[in-house]
Amino acid sequence: MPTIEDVAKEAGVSTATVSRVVNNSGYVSERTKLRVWQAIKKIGYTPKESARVLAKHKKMYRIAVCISERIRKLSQDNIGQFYGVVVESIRRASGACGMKPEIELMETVEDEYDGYILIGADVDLKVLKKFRSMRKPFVLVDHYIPGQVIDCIISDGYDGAYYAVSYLIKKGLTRIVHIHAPLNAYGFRSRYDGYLAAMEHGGLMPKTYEYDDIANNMPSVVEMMLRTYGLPHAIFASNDIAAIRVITELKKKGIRIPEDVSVIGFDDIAWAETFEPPLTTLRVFKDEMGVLACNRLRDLIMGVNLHPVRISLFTRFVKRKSSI
Amino acid sequence: MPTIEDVAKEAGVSTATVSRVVNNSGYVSERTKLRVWQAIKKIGYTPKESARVLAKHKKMYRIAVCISERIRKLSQDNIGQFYGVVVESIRRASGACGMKPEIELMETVEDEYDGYILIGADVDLKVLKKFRSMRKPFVLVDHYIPGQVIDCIISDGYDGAYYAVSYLIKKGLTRIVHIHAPLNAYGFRSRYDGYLAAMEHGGLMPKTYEYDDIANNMPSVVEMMLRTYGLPHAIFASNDIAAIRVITELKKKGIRIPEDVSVIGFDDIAWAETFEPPLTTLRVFKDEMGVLACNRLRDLIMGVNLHPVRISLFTRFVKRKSSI
DNA sequence: TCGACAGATGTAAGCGCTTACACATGGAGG
DNA sequence: CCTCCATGTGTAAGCGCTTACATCTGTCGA
Repeated sequence: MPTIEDVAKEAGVSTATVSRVVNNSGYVSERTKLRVWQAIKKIGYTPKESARVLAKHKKMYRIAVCISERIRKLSQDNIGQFYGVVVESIRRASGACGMKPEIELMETVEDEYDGYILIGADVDLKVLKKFRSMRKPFVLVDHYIPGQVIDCIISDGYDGAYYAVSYLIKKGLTRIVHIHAPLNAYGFRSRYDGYLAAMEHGGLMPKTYEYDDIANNMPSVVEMMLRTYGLPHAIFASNDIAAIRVITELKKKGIRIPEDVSVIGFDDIAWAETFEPPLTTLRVFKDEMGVLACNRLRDLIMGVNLHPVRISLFTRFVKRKSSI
Repeated sequence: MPTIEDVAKEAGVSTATVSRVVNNSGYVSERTKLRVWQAIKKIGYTPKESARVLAKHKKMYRIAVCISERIRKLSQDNIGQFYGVVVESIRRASGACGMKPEIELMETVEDEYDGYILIGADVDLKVLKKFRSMRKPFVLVDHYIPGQVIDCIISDGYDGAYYAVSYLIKKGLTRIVHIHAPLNAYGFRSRYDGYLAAMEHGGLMPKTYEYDDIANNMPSVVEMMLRTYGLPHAIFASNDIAAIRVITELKKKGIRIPEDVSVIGFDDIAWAETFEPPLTTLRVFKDEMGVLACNRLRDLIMGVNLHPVRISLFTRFVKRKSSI
């Protein structure tokens, strides 16, 4: 593993000069540059990133962690359990990446940071345009806009949903309903698609109900389901909060979980385990999302301009008492 | 940004002791451990990864880059253009990750490396089982097995295919055929799905033809298409080699590209640009695949056990002369 | 009573790179 | 002919962390 010193020796110059050549900084004559590049090629030298970061670290990159006003508000409520964890994991991971995070609002954040992490589903084309025009690296967390070429970290809802629903089917259940949030958010859309695929694969009739206001809408959604579909064998909710609300409604009516109806959530928020009955759900690795976002942003900020990738975290099925 | 020294001062010990506590190595009394942890918490210290790596780097991790016998053979031929580039990029990127790569055959490689990169579609459940039982980190490159929770780097065929076909449709073409390789490889499957989705979205009838032997099969496939479907407006081939072979067949029959038929490939192999006519295609960032694979494997080898992710590289549409 | 030795801690030498600063060199301007 | 300054290059001091080695203490068996 050749070091800068080997290059220096090979080219007959000092390490400082090699460093200048590699970073294209300071004064170096063309002749020397050429010699150094030849030496580099000859012995196959690659600068070691860690040493570089360590030495260079005058500057700590400032990054903005942006959420929307809407989510900021929701954060006061339960949804915060999700985003709070993500933000916290970003805070922890960012240090190791040489970045200092500051929380900002997506709508008002200014072009003064070295990079941006955008969290959640409120990133639409308009917001995207704003960030693109800044010409600074950014990554989306927990959201993805189909057809758009952007770096993003998501938790794959499709696979998880497919797995969970297949699990229910394997247990012999056939009347499986999906209660879900509006599908404009990719996360929910992919869970929805996974549900559909599993039902189709099992030769079962899908049935879905959408709610728009998770806090107030659930009683009427459950009511509607009971009226138009009757009691299902199982309900797959598009997130834990919804699952919890559904169970609460069902219990009010004297329906037993899981004896009468199995309920499965999604996310595995902290509450899922302590809720009664403990919720069967799909664990989303929220803290790893933060880590991945930071790593990717670091690569983007420091690296030569990389082509965007979509990073999908797999989920894990967590069997608890709210389902068969 | 607190350093290990700050912690040492705060706890009234040496930096060595702090390091021992953090890494849980060597002898440290319980009393001291406690004091150090308190100090760490108090001043909010996070070890700096780069310094850590730099200092720790006695050992260079040995990794195996595995391809199958089949692909090894094909590599002599044109396919090699693809895998060759990937392997080369791994070779280049691995150094910076502190890893030394060795090429091996997937079927015969032994359990003596610190990590594995498996390249290509010949990774099936049997191969997977072998590598899982080794309990060493590994990542798949250019392949993904639906339903399996494995770290993998893929190039998203769906988006690219969707974009390309939509492009043709937008140009007013309606009779668009997809000629593709067997669909057991996820890469080809996703391109196929993207084609289907775009056709459906455009309200067009899809028509697909499968070949099984790219080297010899193409004349008969083209023959078959002409007989059963007639001359299409455009052909979307599932990779560049196939596109080139198709064009060659078509030319033999006096059909002009792109005047009579537009042809689009996938991969953007080196040949695509020099071929006559230069091939419109979707660029797969082969070299970035290697970089991503190395980075991820490094994280896996060094990090605390991380949950698997699927990393999909976006493709880029490259307009050349073989299509409208 | 005296090593011997395990346990606990400190000292300091790097890891590979950047960069402030010092030091040359060689015109241009006076 | 001397000064000044722009240009080119080297020297060496870190960046934050790990770890071999040195040091010191206390315990235990002979």
